Amino acid sequence: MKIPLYQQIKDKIIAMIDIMEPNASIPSERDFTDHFQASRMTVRKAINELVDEGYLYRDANRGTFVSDKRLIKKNSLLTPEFDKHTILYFDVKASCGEDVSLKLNISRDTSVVRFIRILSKDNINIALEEVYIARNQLTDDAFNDLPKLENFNAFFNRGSASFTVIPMLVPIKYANLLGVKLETPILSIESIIYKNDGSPLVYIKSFNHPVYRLIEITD
Amino acid sequence: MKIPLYQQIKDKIIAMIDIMEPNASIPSERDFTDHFQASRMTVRKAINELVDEGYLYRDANRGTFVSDKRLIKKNSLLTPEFDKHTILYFDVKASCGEDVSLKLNISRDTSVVRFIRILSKDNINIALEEVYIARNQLTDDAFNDLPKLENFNAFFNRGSASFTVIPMLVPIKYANLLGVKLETPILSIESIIYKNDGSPLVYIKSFNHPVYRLIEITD
DNA sequence: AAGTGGTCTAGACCACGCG
DNA sequence: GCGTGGTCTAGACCACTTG
Repeated sequence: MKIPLYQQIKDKIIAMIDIMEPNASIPSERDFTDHFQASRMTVRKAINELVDEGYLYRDANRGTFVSDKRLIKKNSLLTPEFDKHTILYFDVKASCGEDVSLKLNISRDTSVVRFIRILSKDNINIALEEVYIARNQLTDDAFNDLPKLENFNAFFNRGSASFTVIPMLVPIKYANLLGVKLETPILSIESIIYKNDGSPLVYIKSFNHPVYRLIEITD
Repeated sequence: MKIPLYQQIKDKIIAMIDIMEPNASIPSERDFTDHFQASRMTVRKAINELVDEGYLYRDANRGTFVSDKRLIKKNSLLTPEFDKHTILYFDVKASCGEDVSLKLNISRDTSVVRFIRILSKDNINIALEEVYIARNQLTDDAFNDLPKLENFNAFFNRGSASFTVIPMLVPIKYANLLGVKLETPILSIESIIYKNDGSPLVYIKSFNHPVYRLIEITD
């Protein structure tokens, strides 16, 4: 398991700037070239990735600086913050509903794995997720590991995800689970994880606590 | 106005893949090296950016392929789609409310430019925006140009933006403007545009039509 | 064996900001 | 005039997939 040089440099720079003040300047690329005994292009690759991720920012002709921590990029749609998930249902259906058939681009008589789970944090239920995956997209091993899988972004490693945010009143059947009154406005999020070839792989419909499940994106 | 070689190559590749089928393979980096008379690192830079933007995907050791058009990355929070904006109010207040003071990290007695505008598309009002900027952050030229400015991402060119999505019932005062009934659940979006040094520059609070203003993100 | 993307080097020239 | 980041070159070796 060889770790590329630029990745090692990234890790060292992250550790270095972690104890620096925002807007402090970091050494120049040429200084790093000496310090890390690497070529300038390799140092640049490390720094460029940190700039893309929001850890650093550049001012052309002036230097490279430490970002305010608030500006580090995040996407809470992609990586919801929870510390426990509880599965309410897990089943394999011989057919699927029309919405699932459309979202996963499969026929109604395709076998589909479905489960419903609660995401919680600090013992507060923050979201309820309905997850659908066509059975034939899963190896037997993946199928067996599914209930243990916390984050479906594993599927997203070699693909993309799209999200649509929809305002609605809390569904009656989920009001109690989310601990909110009837008629409370909440966010529903429809997520589809696609493979690189464009075929949909996972369809997730979530219902989110209006206060404790904060949707925040920094870009 | 010199256009970098890698940017010219990007443009040519975009034009090339526009008429190709999804998942078709594009020429190898070494072929492009000959074709564009550029070094492999320059070709790679062009291709890497297109991969980051979702136009292409790579399979290590196999090749580079055209993405399904659905997978091209977008963020409708960053670039809302509208074709007209109408300003309802535009004023400069000698002081600001507590929420604005907190979001822009300024004292209550700082002079603030405020305006309220309607975004519409196809003659449908899709969102209402309240925009706040500290007066001292604007040059006189920028101040005068403000009403003409459609997209505040101009400010974001050298900075970052953060978004928080909040579910709520449509505010009574905006229900008519958005053309929705009272008690309709909608999305409110709080946006803050930061400068690179971490200081907040623009605060936008928007109220969005639940059907016509779709919040979609592909990542 | 041939071809691909992934990494890496050791240089180079440029435009621009700053003192 | 010096230092910075931005661009660019012409090579190199590697691990891996595929015919």
